[in-house]
Amino acid sequence: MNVVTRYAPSPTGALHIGGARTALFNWAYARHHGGRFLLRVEDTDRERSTRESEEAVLEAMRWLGLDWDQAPGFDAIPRQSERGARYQECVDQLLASGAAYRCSCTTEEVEAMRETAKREGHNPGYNGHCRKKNLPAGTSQPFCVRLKIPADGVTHWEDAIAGASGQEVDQLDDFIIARTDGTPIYHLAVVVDDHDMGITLVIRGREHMTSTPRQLLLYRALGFEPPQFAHAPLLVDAKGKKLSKREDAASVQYYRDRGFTPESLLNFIARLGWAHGDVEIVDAENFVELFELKDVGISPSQVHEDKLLWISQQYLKSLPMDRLQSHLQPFIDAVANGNVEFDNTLTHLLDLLRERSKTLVEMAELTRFYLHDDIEWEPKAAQKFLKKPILEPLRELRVALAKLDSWNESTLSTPFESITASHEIKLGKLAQPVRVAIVGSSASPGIFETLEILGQQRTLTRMDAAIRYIEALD
RNA sequence: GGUCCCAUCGUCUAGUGGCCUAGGACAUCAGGUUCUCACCCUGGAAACACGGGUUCGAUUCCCGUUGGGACCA
Repeated sequence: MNVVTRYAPSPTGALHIGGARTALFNWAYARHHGGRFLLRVEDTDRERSTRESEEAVLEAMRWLGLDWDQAPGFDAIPRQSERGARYQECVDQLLASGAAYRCSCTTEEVEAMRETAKREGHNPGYNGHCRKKNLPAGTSQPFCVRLKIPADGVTHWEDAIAGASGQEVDQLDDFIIARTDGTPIYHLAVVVDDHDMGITLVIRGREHMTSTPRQLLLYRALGFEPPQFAHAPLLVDAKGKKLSKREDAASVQYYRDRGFTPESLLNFIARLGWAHGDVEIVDAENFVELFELKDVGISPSQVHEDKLLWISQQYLKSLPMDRLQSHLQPFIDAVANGNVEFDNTLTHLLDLLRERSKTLVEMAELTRFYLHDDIEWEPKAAQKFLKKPILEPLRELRVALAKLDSWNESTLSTPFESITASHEIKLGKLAQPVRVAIVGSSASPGIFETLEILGQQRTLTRMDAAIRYIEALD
């Protein structure tokens, strides 16, 4: 059987990492098995669904590299809001076959039933009041449509992640499949869609597990063959609660803006609930190859950023330069206040910055001394290193550096060596003040490399400023 | 309230009825390297929630307790 999986977001906000992981698992499974990965937009909530959100979700998917296939028989990504007629057709079919019935009970009446059941110690739910009334199609009373829960309904399934699962049929009540206004309920839409799209495996979040029995009943009532189900453990926050869409801090967009590369975010979420021996670094291609449902765990995972930062650095260190540059572009442009071209010098700098940055934001920030001339010295660093005792060595160094005809790492080391020798100081004593003078900070790549990158003229200018500053100290 | 689910270091996890003195990674601590920062290297601390069973033997299987969660209302 050809594998077809899907991810079905509701466009009511950004794609958050729980959703991204669900998408990733479905995508990887399909790619692993040479099947298709489809997308469907669940925009039945007209109040909260927006085209902006839909585009944001798709954009996040593209950014992560999760490409989707065209659903056979559909000329675009299926949208539930455009499939009302098909759902109606299925509701009618269920009505006609006697698997469903019209119910005219009011909200108050249903609420009363629930209270009674509770008081009597039964499961609260609809008591089947209208089941035998056979309300006709043309009835003048407002009605909703309910599914008849069969006494022998099968609600058990073998979950590919959670194992044997199910619920006793007598725990279920005749639930609504179409509202009074005729709109279908979520479960009905999902079942019809997954069937029409030919889905063979549904990997979704554990929060959907309790609704699976109902959906199974719907499959049977409609005469559809159900897909395989796999419920992935929840992603939870630091408090152990399900990651909510409302939390901006959990969105893919948020991580992107923080300067994480798509490669690292993907690696991070892949390892949430999934493990393959000791594998920690796994790129998309690798993941596709390794991903199997049996390696997905069953207990919830907390999202902890520390590891993401480490993963991020691993990718920053190993990404091909052109990829790194294209990821970095918006961040470095922001630092430069304009469009930055990556020349050889800047590229060299970037290489030195790879292992000193955990995010693209950090990396971009570390290029500031090169991109701008009006750098500021960190007050603490200036206070600590730009002091009187170093004034003379700095002056001598400035003179020596000005005389250099050739400006590179190796030629630069000579003046440093002779001056530290004549003053009997260690290299660090001289390098740190110079570093502060030219970078503004007490941390940077190697001093000679940094000087080479900055260039002779800019170095001398900055040194002059530092020397004047020290001279002006009381 | 009802139904269902989960439980290994702080976090992500490996693992199995005896190979476990429970492995890896992140974070953390201590050293090393070093012109700073970082990278890197070495080492340390750190967990099978609890109580009963089953068994020659349980972290691994069963039951219960506790804790946490999801869904429905």
